[in-house]
Amino acid sequence: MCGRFASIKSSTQLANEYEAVDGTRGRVVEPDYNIPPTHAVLTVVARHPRDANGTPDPASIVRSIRVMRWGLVPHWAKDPAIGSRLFNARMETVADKLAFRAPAAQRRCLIPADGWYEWRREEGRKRPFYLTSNDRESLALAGIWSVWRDPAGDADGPPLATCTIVTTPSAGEPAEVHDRMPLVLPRKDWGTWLDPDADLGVDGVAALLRPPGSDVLGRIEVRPISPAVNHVRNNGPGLLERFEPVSLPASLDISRLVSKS
DNA sequence: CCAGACGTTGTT
DNA sequence: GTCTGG
DNA sequence: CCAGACGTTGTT
DNA sequence: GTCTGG
Repeated sequence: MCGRFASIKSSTQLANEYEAVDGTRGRVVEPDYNIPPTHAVLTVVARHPRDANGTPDPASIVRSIRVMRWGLVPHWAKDPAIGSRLFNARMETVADKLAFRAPAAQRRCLIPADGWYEWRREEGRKRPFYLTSNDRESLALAGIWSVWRDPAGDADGPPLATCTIVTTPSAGEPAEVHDRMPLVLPRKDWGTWLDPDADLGVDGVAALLRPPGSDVLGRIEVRPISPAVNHVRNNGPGLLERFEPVSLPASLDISRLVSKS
């Protein structure tokens, strides 16, 4: 699963890391250690550039960093609020589901993350963990995206670009925390995933989707963190710090003395 | 044909 | 927009 | 994902 | 219990 993550690199840094141009057009996305669905994120896409008339040039492909809102709003949506529920797409079904099929076939993207958060259920409680790469590189999360125009708004206004993160069954270290995880793509797969000409239909998309291999899983570190991350208003590098809840010996455990009525 | 959904997670 | 269910 | 609301009438 | 907002 992936319902909260951290992205702390600038569009300039990401342009370098992903060999892309900075296409954010002046929209600044600040480093964010606690991104929930519906917030702005930096993404990577590869598209045919368009001329003044909007006609794409099939001869060239430009990879660029773009700002999108997390939570996919299909082009036919009447209300963009639907995006708050479409923030993940299952790898197993993304090529078939009505809301995701067209974006999966035509508009795939990467969503760079420095790490993501998971909550593990333990004895009826939830404990947060940060899952991050053990090197300096960001994790390239597989995503799909869409463009929405408000049918009640002006047709010339800027359309809303939105995205969703593809999930896969967990394996390796992440499986200790949760049974689903975002699909992290190794660098060698970025090109084929982003290829705008691979408009493949259901079978073609399915062929692009591989569960994470040991190359990816071996890079991921799992770290218990403070429940401060629970609240979206909390932000900053402190959220990433290792945190072990204090477990007192039973003789000193005051919780059993506190009234639970 | 029209109406209504279109999704994931987790929980029981 | 497109599919499913009635 | 988690936190917090979950409602109307009428008033400033 | 379930939905919305962040």
